[in-house]
Amino acid sequence: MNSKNTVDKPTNFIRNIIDEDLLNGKYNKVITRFPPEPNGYLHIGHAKSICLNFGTALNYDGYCNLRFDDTNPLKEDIEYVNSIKNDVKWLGYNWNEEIKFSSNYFQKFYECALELIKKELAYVCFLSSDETREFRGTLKKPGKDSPYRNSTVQENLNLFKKMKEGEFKEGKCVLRAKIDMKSSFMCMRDPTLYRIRFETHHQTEDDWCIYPMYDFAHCISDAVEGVSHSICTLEFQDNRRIYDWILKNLDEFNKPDRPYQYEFSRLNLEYATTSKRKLKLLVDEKLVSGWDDPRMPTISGLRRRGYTATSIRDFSERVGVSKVNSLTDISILESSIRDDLNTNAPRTMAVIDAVKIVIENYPEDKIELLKAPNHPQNNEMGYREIYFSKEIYIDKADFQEIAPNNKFKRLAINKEVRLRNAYIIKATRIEKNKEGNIKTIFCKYDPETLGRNPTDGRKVKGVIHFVESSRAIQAEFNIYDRLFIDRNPSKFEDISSIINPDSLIIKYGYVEPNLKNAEVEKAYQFEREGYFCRDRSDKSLIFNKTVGLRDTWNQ
RNA sequence: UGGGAUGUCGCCAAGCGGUAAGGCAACGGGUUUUGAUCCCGUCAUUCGCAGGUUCGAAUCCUGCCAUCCCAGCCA
Repeated sequence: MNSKNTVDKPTNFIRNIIDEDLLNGKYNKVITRFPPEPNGYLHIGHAKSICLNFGTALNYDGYCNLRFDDTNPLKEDIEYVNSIKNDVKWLGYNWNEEIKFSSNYFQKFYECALELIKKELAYVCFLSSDETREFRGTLKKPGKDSPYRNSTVQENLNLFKKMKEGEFKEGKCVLRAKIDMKSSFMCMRDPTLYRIRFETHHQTEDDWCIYPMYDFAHCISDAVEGVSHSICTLEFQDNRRIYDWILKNLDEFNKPDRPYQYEFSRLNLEYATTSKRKLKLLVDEKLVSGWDDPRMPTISGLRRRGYTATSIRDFSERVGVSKVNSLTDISILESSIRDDLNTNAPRTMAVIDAVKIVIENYPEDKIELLKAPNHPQNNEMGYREIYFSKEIYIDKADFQEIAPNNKFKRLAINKEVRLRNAYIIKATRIEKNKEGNIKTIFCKYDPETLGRNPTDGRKVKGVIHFVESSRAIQAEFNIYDRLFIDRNPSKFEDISSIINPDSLIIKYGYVEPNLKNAEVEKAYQFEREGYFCRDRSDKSLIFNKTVGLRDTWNQ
């Protein structure tokens, strides 16, 4: 049986490896890194990786570097480095010392390339990219050696220096590792190490016109930073061979305590996409309002939607870490945010789809101030005052002329219901407009039922929420639903064809007056409706629905 | 017979030769001025399939099957 401490500490294959490495004395400190490429916004999948890398390091009393993997100036942008820094910080993690960039090590990479050339393990190749592809062979057929493969060390040294000096045009040549054109790992068939790009880089500007490839830069960056466990996703499993090959062939890094790469499966979320490319497409095609659209599974989108950093960290822990390709239920994410907000969000009342009630036996010009708890289970969250008068709003869904069955716990004609934090009322009659829609519901209230049940033993089961009409504040509500209609959008190339037309529905209703100056992104529970937070847009009062309350009432 | 990985409850996921943790979901029941929360209970005789080794197998061996990844001068 598990003892208590094995229950709160997550166990996964990476921790098992770390435990063993520490026990064997392979490392004396756990150092990880989170290495995003600044070519897009971070999403929930990255959040899992951040929690894994930062969380694990912290847990073992080590540290994690935030390192921008910026080796391709063509795709990268400073806008993204800023948003990424912001998102990581918001998630609650602090990087060790200053932020790292792969570009910090450009000189180092260059020297490593020189070392490989001198060891006859790298050469400058003038094959065009098409020719290179042909020479590479296929999955089942071995490749052929490049005619430039046997140039002398001196020739290669001169040529590579010329590449660096900008004497060759883009695409004219590349530096390649000399490994094995017959390898069953495609990435070992003399992979490209450096290519020429006359491009201004956001960090190094025009200092370089040759840029290292991921496979060359990543392992060296890890080694330079003293990373112990380099954790990445499954698609890099083959690349681990070149990671190991490079470090083995560089004298400075060929040591027992050099970094090793471990791969885990990336997060896939139901009805969402964690493809950077598709996310960017949604933004570029204006299928959503931006990277921070609350329907986006980006960290900034989730934040705007009302998700908290705590809930995202909790979610990461709940889904765990493994090597299995999976598609995670959205309900796991939802239960994480509900757990957090249930204990931390103050309650308030909002009527999202309003209908008016007139309480016939309530005095004409009277306005009462009633005391309402901000949290039913936590008195420390205090009380607020709410208004009550002859005219109030309730939600249309909380009234039906004739109760459909005896399980119906809402208002109907001749049926009593409790107004949350106020009195019991009974509907007497309704007034409809020309179109046949209900205009007003007339009720009678029982003045003896404020803060207590009827003394004659009547049992009133239903409770509905309301807002007093004269003090109510108008508000706009963004009701969100899943962005895609298919559970697994990754199966679709044309993502625009599976967009949920009802992913955003805008409603206009009323909130309690004390919400007039609600703080942006602060969570509230609108009782019986769900969790909401104020949107950052400065026009009027807009609330985003984070998630609904759990609903076990099946009609 | 290219290679690399993975298959444990509807969805995640522990388990590492001693007789299937946990979470989410679902389903019963109780409390409740939120059909919420909370509480209590139910939920894999079985681990992709078939053989084998063993006193004993999800764990070891063999063979199948299924799914994912790799042929960027992307990461």
